[in-house]
Amino acid sequence: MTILRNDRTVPPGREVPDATVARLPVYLRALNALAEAGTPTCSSVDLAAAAGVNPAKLRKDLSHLGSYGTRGVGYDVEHLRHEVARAIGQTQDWDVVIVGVGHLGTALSSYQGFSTRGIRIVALVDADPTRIGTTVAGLEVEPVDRLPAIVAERGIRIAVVATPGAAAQEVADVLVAAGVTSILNFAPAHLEVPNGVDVRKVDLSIELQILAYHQQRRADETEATA
Amino acid sequence: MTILRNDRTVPPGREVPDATVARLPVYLRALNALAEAGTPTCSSVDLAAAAGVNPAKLRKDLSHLGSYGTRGVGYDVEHLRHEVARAIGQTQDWDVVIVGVGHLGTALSSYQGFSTRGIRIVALVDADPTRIGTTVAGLEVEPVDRLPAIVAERGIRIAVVATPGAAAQEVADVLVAAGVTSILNFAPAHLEVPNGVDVRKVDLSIELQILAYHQQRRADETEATA
DNA sequence: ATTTGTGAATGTCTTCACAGCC
DNA sequence: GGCTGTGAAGACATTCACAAAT
Repeated sequence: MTILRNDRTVPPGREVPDATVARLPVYLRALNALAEAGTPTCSSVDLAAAAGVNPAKLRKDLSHLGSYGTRGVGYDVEHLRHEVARAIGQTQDWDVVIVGVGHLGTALSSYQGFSTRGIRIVALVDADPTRIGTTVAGLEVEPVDRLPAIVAERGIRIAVVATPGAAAQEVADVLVAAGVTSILNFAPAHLEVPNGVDVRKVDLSIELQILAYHQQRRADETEATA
Repeated sequence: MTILRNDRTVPPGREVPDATVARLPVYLRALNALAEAGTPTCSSVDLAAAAGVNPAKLRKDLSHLGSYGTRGVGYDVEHLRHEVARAIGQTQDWDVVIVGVGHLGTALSSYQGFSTRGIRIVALVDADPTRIGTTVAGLEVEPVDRLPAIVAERGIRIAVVATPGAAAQEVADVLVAAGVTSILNFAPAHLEVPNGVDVRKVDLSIELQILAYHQQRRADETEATA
């Protein structure tokens, strides 16, 4: 009998690489689709195709979680789904506050995809007095000075910043002071946060600008060939 | 006298790495801020701080475009801004069509940040008959069967897909057939496209799920230490 | 004296290719 | 026979540290 740290098995290697973590939700989505279609089992090739990645990469990614496949057979969809869900913390729901209820914040509040992925939007906050008290996606918009109280009361650890760029740093400071340790930032600004706080940035303009870059290169090349 | 390929100087190394391309828009934004503040010159340390990256990384990134700094002095803000803008194709405006005018598509249509970054939303398309003919952000929503015509008429090369996941692949096929070669995909689905077509994916649920993963790890650790 | 531009070193991610197991 | 799990190789990205330039 081996010694256990706690009630669940300790994954072998520990420390899943960042690149892998970023893909696990994609695999989980593909597994959900397979499960709904009634597929009982799948190979790494099948699953990789559904997720849009190289099969070797998929296998290496999964190997960081443990050894859940059967050689010569493949993966049991239901079992793997359960293990991946556990690995990324989807066995519980995470309460999230959205700061900034402009067009983007409103869209995020109403986004259907969150609830089935363990994300629960539980509060909306804005600085604009004309928005406060209005109802968006079934939630009342609260004033920004209530933010520390909201975070504390509900034990919120994850926040979305969808304010204008100029307000983002100030909001982030308030969030961090209140106890938030994970921020998803849609504002076009770099957020400075203390160690131990996680920031992910989504920048809509930048995504299109990157596409424009490649588009331009294509245009330059065909021009040169012509 | 060296031989020139065409009227502008050919960048020395060619082929800017992907990771660099993804950061160039960030640098451009920081340079714009410096220019507006009236700063005439800046060092790599200054600019890196504004962009939130390591100075050595910034210098290596810029070195892929050319040699636009002065040793012992730094970079001329206005000049560097111009060069970075040219590198990422921001000297011209790119016409973009948005497919899917739900909450997210509407938010994107109204997004203020695009116009100043060379992105022009010129058409909106949806499959829902109740939305067709309505005006969103000053544009009339057109039916999805007009998509090929819209792309062809305006010579559109970049499209945004903001449909439900189930419709995304079909829309992508139509876009590619019509001549689009760059797609920004917000739908929660993997798009299969021919070689030569560029797809970038933004998945809002996944971003939050990645944060939740790290959040869970933090919780597990403090629990183990306690 | 100061700051760029860059070879070299390090770190990280991806892909190959096959041993090991069913 | 078929498929997983993984060591080893390769590709790519980041960071260091310093020579070259003003």
